[in-house]
Amino acid sequence: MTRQKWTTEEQEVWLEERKPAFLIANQKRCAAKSFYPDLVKEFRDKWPVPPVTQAEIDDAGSVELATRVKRDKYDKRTSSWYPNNTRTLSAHGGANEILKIKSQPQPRKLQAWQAYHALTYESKWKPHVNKAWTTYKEEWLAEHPKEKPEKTRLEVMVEFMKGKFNEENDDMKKRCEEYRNPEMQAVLNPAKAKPQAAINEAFQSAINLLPRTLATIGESLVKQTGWNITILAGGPMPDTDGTILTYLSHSGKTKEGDSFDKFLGKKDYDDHVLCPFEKFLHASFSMDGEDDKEKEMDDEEWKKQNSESEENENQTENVDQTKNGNKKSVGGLSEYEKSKAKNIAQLKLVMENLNENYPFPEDLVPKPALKKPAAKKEKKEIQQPVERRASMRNKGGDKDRYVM
DNA sequence: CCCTCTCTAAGATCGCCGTC
DNA sequence: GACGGCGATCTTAGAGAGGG
Repeated sequence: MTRQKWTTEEQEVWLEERKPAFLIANQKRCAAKSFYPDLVKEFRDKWPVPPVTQAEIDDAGSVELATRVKRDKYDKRTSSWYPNNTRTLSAHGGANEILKIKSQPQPRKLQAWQAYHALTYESKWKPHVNKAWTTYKEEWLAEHPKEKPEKTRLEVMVEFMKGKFNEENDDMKKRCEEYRNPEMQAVLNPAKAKPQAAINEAFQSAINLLPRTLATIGESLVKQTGWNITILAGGPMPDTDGTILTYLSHSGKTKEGDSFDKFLGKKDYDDHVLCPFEKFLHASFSMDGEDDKEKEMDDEEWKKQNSESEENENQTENVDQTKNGNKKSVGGLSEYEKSKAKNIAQLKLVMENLNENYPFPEDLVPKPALKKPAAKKEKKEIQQPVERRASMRNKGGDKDRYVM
């Protein structure tokens, strides 16, 4: 799974035995003086540097120089084995690693012959492939009456298509190369483009997974940052004729034990958080000239639907919002504001208002993003505050999660 | 000298289609 | 929805290079 090690097993054991000595020397910051010199010499005596090649001699200019260069290279490799094998932080756990959500795997780029297949199979080669397959089977049976054919239809087809692809002219090959680019596939081959229904189906099944996904994300972010997290999400449901639905997920509480919605109180919460967001959604998704489709979905209905979907998934013990009884559905507003610009302006106003009424605690007001290294200076600046912050972190792992 | 970033090879996976 | 063979493509994480 990883790149090949340069060491043999025996060498590794040998190096490993000397690790404690290295760690001690390294701690005293004298590995370069008191550890490496003897180490590389001993290693070299045990496993001599291979003789230089002609190419290396040519490169270096003389046999002596080449030998020396090669020896240094091997010595460096030996000594750097220690730093490379005693790190506590791997290259992937570095301080500047950002939080990320695992992205969906990229659909695989087609191979050239596969692109050719996509472009020509249905329209041109299918009957030929069938014929080739039949012929192959008949011939096989004539020679081996009782055995199963060695190749499957798939193999015969792939062989056939590869052959035809190789015989194609440059123009066709160029088209195939273009087709390999995923964005071009719908354009160059409308027959293969996904119908809207399939896209909607994919959307809907993703949306069905949203409540749990948001809860998991919120919980994970709380754990990783010590912050309180609120996620708003919403949009049309393909399943129910485009009804616009809103999901809210709150993680984290005030010192008094209030979650975000309790803290604001129902009225403020609705007026300042829910409604503006819903207006925003309507401005984003409602279509001009079309009647509103959104409906209120009541608590019971939502609970029912959601518990069904939850049963289908593998429950994990830590995400069971139903138990908390905090589920609510929030249907769309009944009056749809047609002017998008107006709504957005309103939303902005309300959000400013929100900020005024409920300002960030001073300590938590975000600092301007630290620019890239003016290295030394920056280090001094951030180190202490980060330590001090630790005491302010909300340590509880028992945060309730709400998905409404 | 310490830390971070890039490169790399191994291993996993996908995509091709018709049949059971 | 598993299967069949093939091999390019994607993912992973450690080795090694390189910056400060």
